[in-house]
Amino acid sequence: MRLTTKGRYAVTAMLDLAFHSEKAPITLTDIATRQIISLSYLEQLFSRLRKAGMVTGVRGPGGGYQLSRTPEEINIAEIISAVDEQLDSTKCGGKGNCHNNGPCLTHDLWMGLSAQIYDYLSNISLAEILSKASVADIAKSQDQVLKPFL
Amino acid sequence: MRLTTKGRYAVTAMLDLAFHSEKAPITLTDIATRQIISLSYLEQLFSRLRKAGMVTGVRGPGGGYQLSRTPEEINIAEIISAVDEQLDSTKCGGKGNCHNNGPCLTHDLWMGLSAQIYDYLSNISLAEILSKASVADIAKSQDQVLKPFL
DNA sequence: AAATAGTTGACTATTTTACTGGGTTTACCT
DNA sequence: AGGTAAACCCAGTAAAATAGTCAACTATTT
Repeated sequence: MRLTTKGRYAVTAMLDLAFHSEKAPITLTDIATRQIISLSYLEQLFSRLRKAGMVTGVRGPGGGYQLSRTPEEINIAEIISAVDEQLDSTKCGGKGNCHNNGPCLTHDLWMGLSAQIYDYLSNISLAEILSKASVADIAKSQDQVLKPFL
Repeated sequence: MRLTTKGRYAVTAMLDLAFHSEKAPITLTDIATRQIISLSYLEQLFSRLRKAGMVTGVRGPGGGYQLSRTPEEINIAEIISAVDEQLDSTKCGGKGNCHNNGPCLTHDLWMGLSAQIYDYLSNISLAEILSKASVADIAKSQDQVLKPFL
């Protein structure tokens, strides 16, 4: 489990999607405009999210993306690990022989630590974050940005 | 708060130090050999750890590094943030005006999330990790590697 | 048929990571 | 005093990850 800006972009985009796509699909262009993320970068991220089965793409006019599951059933950890390809962060790839045929300190340590963070984040759903009033307010205010173009 | 391999290197090195430097200072060369991290990279990391007041350098023969505080008083979060220079991960630098003069979704969201992870990691001390038998065992077995050279 | 929007892949620039190699300074030891 | 072991400091660099661009293509709706 790594925490980088890439994962943050993905979580932000998924939140935006969760907030807006209840009825109709939402285009990446809309998300790109609202969250100020490059469209093509979003495409990359959503390609991974789609393969991970978290979003569904709808082609053609009126198309866009929708969540494949309810916001309650999507947690932060899986979003992050969907976009962060994890090169096995241990030299041995988890075999435990990376250090002169013995396990390295990293194993019991970082692996466990990262597992706990994963555990922590996997217990936070998109719905939970959206339910915070302040987040909903921000999302609502961001809608104003697109209004002039509609 | 970011979680990258850089932070993992730092935590691993600090654990090694905590385990070995109770009496005499430990050289970076020793840590580099045991943990298989490049010496010069360790120097970079320890330069930051020293500036953060977590380790003390002792020059000259017989010198090396020691923890400035007890392992109980050093937590994982501060190690990671000492080496991970945090470019403010929000475009506005925390001013909350990054998104058309309104706060971006990232603010309440990722900032809070990352604060919670920090909180979590700041409650785990070096001593706590070392107290786990498995970690101590690994550290002990790694000592064998250096023996032939002594 | 035309327009919309996802899909794919190759390609580029920037930044961060990880490492190399050179030096200087400090302290200990013979 | 001179040698040596170590921290300390810096400039550079190779590899990787991040972030973004571009262009061609496919599917769908109107």
